[in-house]
Amino acid sequence: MNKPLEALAATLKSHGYSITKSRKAVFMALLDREPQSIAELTKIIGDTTDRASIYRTLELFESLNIVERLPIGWKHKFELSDTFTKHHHHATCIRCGKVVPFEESDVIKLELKRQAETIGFLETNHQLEVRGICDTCRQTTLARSSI
Amino acid sequence: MNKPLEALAATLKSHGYSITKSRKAVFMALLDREPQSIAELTKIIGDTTDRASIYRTLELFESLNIVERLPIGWKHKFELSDTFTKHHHHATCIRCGKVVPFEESDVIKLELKRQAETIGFLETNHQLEVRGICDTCRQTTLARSSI
DNA sequence: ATATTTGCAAAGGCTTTGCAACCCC
DNA sequence: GGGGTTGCAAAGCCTTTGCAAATAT
Repeated sequence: MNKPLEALAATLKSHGYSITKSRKAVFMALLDREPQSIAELTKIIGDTTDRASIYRTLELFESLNIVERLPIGWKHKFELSDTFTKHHHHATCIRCGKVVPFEESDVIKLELKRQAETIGFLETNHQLEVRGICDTCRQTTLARSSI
Repeated sequence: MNKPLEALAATLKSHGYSITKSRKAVFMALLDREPQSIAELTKIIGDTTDRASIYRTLELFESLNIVERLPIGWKHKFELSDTFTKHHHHATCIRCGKVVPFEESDVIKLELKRQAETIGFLETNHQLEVRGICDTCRQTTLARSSI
């Protein structure tokens, strides 16, 4: 019926954890959405799920690699990990703060693995973060400078 | 006399900020050290600099790109940015938590720039984060599995 | 049936803020 | 001298924890 939920259930079960209402709620709140902060999650499911449970669930999900934590300033946002969403990275605009997801090329993937090996690391996972100026803001700048 | 401090002074001055005791203290506490948490910074310079000033200074330094923030769980650590330290990235061991700095290859640099362009971004900056298993832990695992 | 998980409420931390005093330019 | 900075202390958040009640297997 519900593919993603089944995948969640499988992951939880295989590690000996129960499938509960709270865990499904957090999962569904993250599915097919932008990365969410805890405050945002609380807004979405706070009436049925306690804040403490949200924290505990995210901690569990992070340890099971069900979610990724994206640090933004002092805050954190969470999104489903690559198992439930296509592997991707983020580009953040330093002007307007917009976050745009992008996929990496195979070249980068390979190079990173090789790079890790040079310092004795067996790479299991990586994250790229690009900061720059987005399309829209670049155009705004051009417009402004010609006034 | 003191090269790094002069560079700090130049950066601050060029943006119209004063060179103060607190700012120099935070800067010196970060110079040639591992990334530091706020708690650690407070231990180092807390007797002469108020916590609030440390926060305000780090916020300023981040906006001027003098420091980088490294998120670790719910916590953050800070280190001097590439202007004051060689450009580098971090590999974190998922077993023992060790953080090893590494440099990226030119291939990656170029590819990332190109990649950013495909989504309309003018890359100004980037960060790679590798997670994996370090040398030592790999050897430990081998030793264990042969017992 | 029972081990796990949740909700609640309180405690514990960390970060931010306002304002007078202080310091850099 | 005067505007930018700091220290202090309090407020405001966010996160964690213990424990009894509820829930999943």
